[in-house]
Amino acid sequence: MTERRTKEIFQPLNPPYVGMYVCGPTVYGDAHLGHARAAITFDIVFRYLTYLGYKVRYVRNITDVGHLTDEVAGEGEDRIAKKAKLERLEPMEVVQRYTNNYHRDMDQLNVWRPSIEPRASGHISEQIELVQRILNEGFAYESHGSVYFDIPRYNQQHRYGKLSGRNIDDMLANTREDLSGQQEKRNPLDFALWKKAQPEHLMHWPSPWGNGFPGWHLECSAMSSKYLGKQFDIHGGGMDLTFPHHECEIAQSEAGNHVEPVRYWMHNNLITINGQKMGRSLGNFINLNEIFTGDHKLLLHAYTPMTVRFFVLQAHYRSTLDFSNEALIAARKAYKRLINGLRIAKRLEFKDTQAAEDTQAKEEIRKLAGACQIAMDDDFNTAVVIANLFNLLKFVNKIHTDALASAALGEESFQLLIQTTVEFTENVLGLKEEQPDALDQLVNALLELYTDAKHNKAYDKVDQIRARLKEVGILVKDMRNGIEWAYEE
RNA sequence: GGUCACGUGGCCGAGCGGCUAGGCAGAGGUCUGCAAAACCUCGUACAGCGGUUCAAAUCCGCUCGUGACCUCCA
Repeated sequence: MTERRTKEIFQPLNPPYVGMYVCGPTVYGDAHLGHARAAITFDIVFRYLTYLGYKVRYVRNITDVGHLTDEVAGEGEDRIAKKAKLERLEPMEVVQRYTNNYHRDMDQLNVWRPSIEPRASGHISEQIELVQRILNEGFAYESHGSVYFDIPRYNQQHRYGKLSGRNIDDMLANTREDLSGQQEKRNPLDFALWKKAQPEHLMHWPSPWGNGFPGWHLECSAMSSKYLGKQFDIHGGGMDLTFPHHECEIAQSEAGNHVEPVRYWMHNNLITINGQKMGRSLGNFINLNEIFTGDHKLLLHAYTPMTVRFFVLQAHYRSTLDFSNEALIAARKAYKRLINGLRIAKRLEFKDTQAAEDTQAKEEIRKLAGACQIAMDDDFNTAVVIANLFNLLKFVNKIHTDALASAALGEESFQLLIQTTVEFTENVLGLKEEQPDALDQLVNALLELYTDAKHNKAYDKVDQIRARLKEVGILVKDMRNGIEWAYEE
């Protein structure tokens, strides 16, 4: 919980319903690794709460207006409009293109789509209403056709800065002198609720204060309260949004709705590249489609979406995660190991043979299965879940290679083993096989030939088939109890 | 300058007072026509210096180092 810097027991306002709002992308460019981390982090929250039986309404917005290139001076260009001019497109064309790309990338990462995905431009009237309410409460003022939030006024009754732990009195005292374009604001900390549209602006709407467009922070307050109520359970986003974006959201809601909007704030940490923050302004960001194709100067290889997902999940969401080829290569191998185990687990059947009961194994499986749940309950600790899954996998593999008889576990423990492995890997962590089923059938057909050749001791043929499959990333496995295949690592 | 994080074995990365994290890489072994996979065994890690405690990677203090936020970014 960001505001109190603590872990807290989750208690929904209206169980079994849960309302969750997460800040989505500003669609003026392709999604990068950072977007992936945020989306995956809250996908895990969405999945796990759903897994626990909650009825989750997950709202994640698309910012398609109002996000300026220079928020502090309030003078910047709208990001979407700038891109539209640059590419000679309609602003909504830009929005649609990058929204589509975002969906494409997130789908590949196996991120569930939210329940509602509202756009800022589709909720102008709600935003105008909210501005009006804040004005009526006296926490905002109109100036030259724009409306600004009055921070000093608000701070007399509330605490602006409580989420990010900032002392606003200090900030007010340390006002910067050198900012231009501040004349409209009474105080540099005041932020825009509604901006007057300059003649060159492409996107604008009529309002009681003239033609203009909403401030960036406004959309989240307006849309979250519309779909989740004035107070809701979880609000998520990247750590970099804590201040000022989420701070402003709190202020807007408290000023306009008289209620603290969010019960639990959750912020995911950022991805670093060689120890440095990744960001557009630093020019070191990597787009997801570049990762998937390997087309980037920092990349030694292409990495699949599931490799990226696994990489993200191996660290706790509140830790920084450093990107490197070494780390991605390690994640790729680990993912393949896990997914090969998953394939086996899904096909494994209980065999009721004569076998001495292995109480130690039973006990360990029981513990590990429980530990998966406990780890998720403890602030979504996916890293620990993965560690437990690898330990469970050892049993799956032992049964598979007949090093352990399934009967020795008893049906109940066996089912617990399989069920935990499959459910947590697929449903909770959202890791899946990346190869389509058709592949399975094709390879099996080839393996029949392989088996025949082997019976005939035609080893040159055998080697040839194996080499051919290896070329396409399929590994043939000759085992004591049969022949099968796995993805090559 | 202000605020706040973090420094874990060759690498990534959990843990946050006592109980094996896990993965990758590496070494040895079992199995095997070969090769791989799988399984078993192996690393005496917690920036440094003090302190608290029966017990500290885990709490406190100092030092050093890295990073983030304070301006748009997930």
